[in-house]
Amino acid sequence: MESTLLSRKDQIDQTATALFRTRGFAATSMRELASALGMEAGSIYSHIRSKEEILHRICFRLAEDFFSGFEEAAADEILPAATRLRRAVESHVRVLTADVAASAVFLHEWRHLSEPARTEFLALRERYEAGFRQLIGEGAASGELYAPDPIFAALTLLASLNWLPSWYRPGGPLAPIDIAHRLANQLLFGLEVRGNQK
Amino acid sequence: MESTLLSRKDQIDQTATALFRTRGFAATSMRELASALGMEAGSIYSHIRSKEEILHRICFRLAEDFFSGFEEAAADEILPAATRLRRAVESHVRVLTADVAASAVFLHEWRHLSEPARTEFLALRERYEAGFRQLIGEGAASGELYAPDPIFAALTLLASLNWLPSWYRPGGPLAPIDIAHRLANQLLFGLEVRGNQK
DNA sequence: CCTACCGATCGGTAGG
DNA sequence: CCTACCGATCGGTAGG
Repeated sequence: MESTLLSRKDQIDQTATALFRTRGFAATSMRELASALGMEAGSIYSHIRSKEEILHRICFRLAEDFFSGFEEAAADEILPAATRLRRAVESHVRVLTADVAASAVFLHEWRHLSEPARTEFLALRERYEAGFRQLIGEGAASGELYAPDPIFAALTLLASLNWLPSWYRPGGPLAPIDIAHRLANQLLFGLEVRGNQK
Repeated sequence: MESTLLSRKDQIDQTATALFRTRGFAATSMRELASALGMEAGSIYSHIRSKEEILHRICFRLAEDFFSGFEEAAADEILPAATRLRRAVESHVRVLTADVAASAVFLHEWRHLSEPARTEFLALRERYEAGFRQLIGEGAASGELYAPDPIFAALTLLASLNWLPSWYRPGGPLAPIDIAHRLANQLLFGLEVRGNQK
């Protein structure tokens, strides 16, 4: 019945992720989590230190996934900026779709982190967004992309991508890579220079 | 000192909106809310029936604002679909910027509504999104817009718009109407048919 | 609008 | 991993 592939701690993280996503961190009680795991509330604490520790692990694991994906996609500076941007978009979608529940928690529940974790998290996110701004700015400077306001463009681009966990369902008609391509196309057709564009 | 323009009930709603936005509905206690209003927790209940009633009012008021704005923008069927879509986008941005705190609550805290309000709310949101899909679909059918997948396009468009409360600050360098135009342009340049587009 | 309070539930711990 | 429990806090009410 139960998957024995996951350690008890990983089971806790995974079950908590699903609950945090659907009910929110604050509204999820340790009793609920325990019940979903088939154990008593007190027993969870032999595997974790606190409720917030679970949230911390989810948020920072995702941050790491986004970062390493971006590095791989955008590091090769020989490639044109537009190509690197497209690869970065695809990486972002890949991370999102690989674990939509964790992604939703990452996107919405981080504010329940207490200091200093919260500030640290926001700094990471800011650095990540700066990577996208940088790529768009480079593309605009080289004339590959049409982006009169790279800050604005980066904001809109990431916004479109980050809405994905609210509608994507694994096993739907579109595979993650298809979604990535469609999103990249839809977003970049609005950025890429074409003949009659000013 | 205090604004006497607002009824006590409206003050409660407004203060609650700000708290629900920054701390989340579940994590905001009635004691916190009372304290922010300069009163005791029990006293709030002479103006409202329950904590959830406040959330309900915020969410459904915004839904109404979005709907009436959309009607006004998109009802005139003589206008081309692309024009109506642009007007609908501008209306959406106007509602968002008119009260970013309430918009953020509308976008993220509705899931704390209990049934049947929750289902009712989701039905309203679905109908609203369908209006955008409809416009995009019409524009695609008439050849005004390039949108091979109107569902996908509508999702991405609203996603980009709905990220606004997370970065918009009233009194910034861009006026709401400027933001509306920029967003509409950035999004529609990716949709509008141009010469060399397939 | 306050004081005083209700039962319920919270995150977390001790001791086994 | 459970039982039994801690102090704190929750949303909400009664009575004035």
